[in-house]
Amino acid sequence: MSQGPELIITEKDNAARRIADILSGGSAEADRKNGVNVYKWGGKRCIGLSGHVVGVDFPPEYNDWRDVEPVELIDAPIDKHPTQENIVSALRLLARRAGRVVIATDYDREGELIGKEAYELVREVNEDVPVDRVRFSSITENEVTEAFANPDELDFNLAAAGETRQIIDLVWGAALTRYLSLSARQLGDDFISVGRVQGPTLKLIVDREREIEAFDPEDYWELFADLEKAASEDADAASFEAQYFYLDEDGNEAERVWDEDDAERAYETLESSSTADVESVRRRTRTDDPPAPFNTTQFIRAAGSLGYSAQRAMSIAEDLYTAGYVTYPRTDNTVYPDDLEPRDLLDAFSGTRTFGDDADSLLDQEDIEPTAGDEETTDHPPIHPTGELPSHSDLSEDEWEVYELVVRRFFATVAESATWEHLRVVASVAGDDEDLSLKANGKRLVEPGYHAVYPYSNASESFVPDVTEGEELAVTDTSLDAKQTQPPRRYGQSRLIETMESMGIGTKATRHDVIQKLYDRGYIESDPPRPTRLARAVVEASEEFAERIVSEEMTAQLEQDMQAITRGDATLEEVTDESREILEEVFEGLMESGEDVGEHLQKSLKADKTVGECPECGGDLVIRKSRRGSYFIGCDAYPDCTYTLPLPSTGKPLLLEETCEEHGLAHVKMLAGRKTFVHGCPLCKAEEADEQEDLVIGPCPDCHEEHGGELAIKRLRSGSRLVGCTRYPDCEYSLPLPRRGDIEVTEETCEEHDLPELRIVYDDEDREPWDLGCPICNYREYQAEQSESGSDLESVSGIGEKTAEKLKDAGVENVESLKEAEPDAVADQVDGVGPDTVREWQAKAD
DNA sequence: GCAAGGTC
Repeated sequence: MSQGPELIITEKDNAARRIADILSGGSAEADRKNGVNVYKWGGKRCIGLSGHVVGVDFPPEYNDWRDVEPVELIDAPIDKHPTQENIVSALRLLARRAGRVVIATDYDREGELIGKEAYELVREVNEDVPVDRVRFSSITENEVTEAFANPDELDFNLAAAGETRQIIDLVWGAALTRYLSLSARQLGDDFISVGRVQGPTLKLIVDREREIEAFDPEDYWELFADLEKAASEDADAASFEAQYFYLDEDGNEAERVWDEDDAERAYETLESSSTADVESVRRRTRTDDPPAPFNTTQFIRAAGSLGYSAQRAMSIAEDLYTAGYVTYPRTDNTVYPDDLEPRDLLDAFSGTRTFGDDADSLLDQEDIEPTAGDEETTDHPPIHPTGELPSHSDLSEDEWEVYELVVRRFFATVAESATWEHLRVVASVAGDDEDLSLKANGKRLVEPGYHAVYPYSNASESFVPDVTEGEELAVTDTSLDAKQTQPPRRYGQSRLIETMESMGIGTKATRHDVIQKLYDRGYIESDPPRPTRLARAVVEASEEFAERIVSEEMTAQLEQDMQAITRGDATLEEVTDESREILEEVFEGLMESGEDVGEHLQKSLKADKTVGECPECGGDLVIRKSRRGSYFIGCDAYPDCTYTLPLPSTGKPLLLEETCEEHGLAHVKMLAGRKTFVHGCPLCKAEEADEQEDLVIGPCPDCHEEHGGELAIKRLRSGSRLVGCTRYPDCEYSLPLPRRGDIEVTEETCEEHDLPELRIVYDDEDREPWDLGCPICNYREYQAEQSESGSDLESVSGIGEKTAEKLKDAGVENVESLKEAEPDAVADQVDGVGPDTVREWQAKAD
């Protein structure tokens, strides 16, 4: 037996650091090996992986999509190879000398598989070192020491269950994705994908859209009356709104009147009445329990109601976690671990500016019993603050807002229930044949309980005065509202994630990514997401030939099979063989269908980008992308027809259902995050620009002296407006102007530039005009602001927060330096970015 | 270049 150091392997660096800290009593020191952190103390080493450091894939000879028939992938061999070379070689180096290995990956199925992957890497270089497995569900002193005192063995069955999932997902996903892409001749970046999780998620969205389209609205009416309680010695007059109701055939209360004549008859009675008698008053006290601790899904939902997309919420949570302010953000658990001491954690907030008062009031409670949700898992604790507090200046505004949400959610889970007093009043109005009933429901928060520390949940009250049975109220106003039943609402991102969770598809760590993937593939657009024609075609084709790939049943079945493998009642081979046979049958059906699937997909792809009829040749006008990466509208008959229309330079075009009455072309919306706007009919925009004469306002600072150039307010055919030189294109001097509002030239002049000051006036009368001033001075101020706020990289469409960070790391600080950068050099330094992408950004930035 | 699952 070798006497080398003990090697502890965790799933991530963060866990490695904290476990080393606990086991060493704080004496562990970090050392870098191969660019990977290794924590060292006594005879021990601890290294963190980065999730899976090996991946499954087909051998390289299957890489060419055209050379390999998709059906061949079903029985193709599958290799496992390192995907994180530096971590793998650091691990090998340490494992060679180790005298004992302890696998301390996360306590869930995927953690067991990651542990087994580490085990296999260890075995490659060290045949007989003993390998143990420890399991703990939160990294606390108690749990970790306990786990290391009682080591267990790796569960190879559980790991095999995970591998089974990897194989089935790869085979089905790759074979069907390639088949659909090839049949639709979509082989570039715009391939057509399907998979066990994205399939059912997309079908969810498409099915909802189908319901909305099939929806037949129905008319109904509702009646309301304002009732007033007369003033008395102790109180002023008080009025409140009551709604008409009746008992339907089943004896249930109903408010909607489905027949117009009935509604009008009832309204006549109501309108002609000046008083109503209180028939009954009912008071009830209701307790409103505080919410359960945050798991990932509920966190995303709460952040969603603050306006954060699922993707953004997770990215912020990730940052807060890495900085040490909140616990691990990917968890299913809604039950705090036993060793979480609410008082200790509250103490950490006591005395702080933002949270001190609330923490103290919670600490004043006699006993503190945190709430618990339905899910108790072994993966990680629910998301809560760690007790290490950031100061305001450590965080961006968004980060602070999300941090405060997590803190306050923790506060809410240890706070008391709220108490509401409900007051229900029924009054009647006398009619000729029959009396009408009116009801009002009042709600008063008597004990705010957790609402005092958690302002995110609805605590609004509705007022109904204290009335008594038999009291007479005045009818001061009445209304008859004609309404229509509404179609079901589209799924928002957080509803989608909640629904995926309830269907059992995806995981806490992937559901938000899946939604992002659907956007990236061109399957959904806008927010809440709407499916494209392509998405419908993909779902339709799948429903017909590969129903499993769009059904949640595939996951349910896989889950059962994995449980059988875990129990030892089935094997990886049995389950994957059976799955491959089913996929063979799917392919038989697809082959028989001939070209139909491909044609349908191609038609839908084209429909997604067809704007309307070409005014010159009658062909189809479609959205195209120029070589420089900008979008424009061109004729499908190109090169026979060269008709084009420009589009704005910011954002990605989305065609709306609405069409232009004059030209019959679809209206265009430009999607650009917060800068999204409706462009409208592209032909109208072009014509408006053609009709409007340039308005000269003064000398061009670049070329007036030499060539007599002058500045003019111009409208471009793409819809944008600018102040530019009349000698364009010989002189390219230009200043941007806002897209919206009428531009007024005022009497005031800027002496420095000899230009009039401009004012922007809006159609919306409530909106104050904007005194933009001299266009040159204004642009200078704008640029100064941009450079002060740090980076403006994210203003280029296609560059998100993460990419901007990576660019800055590569020395590209702002748009100016991006424009001057060498595309190949940037591409070399930034992961996942090619030179063409850089050129595309440069073109857009211009 | 395909999936889904880890993690950054």
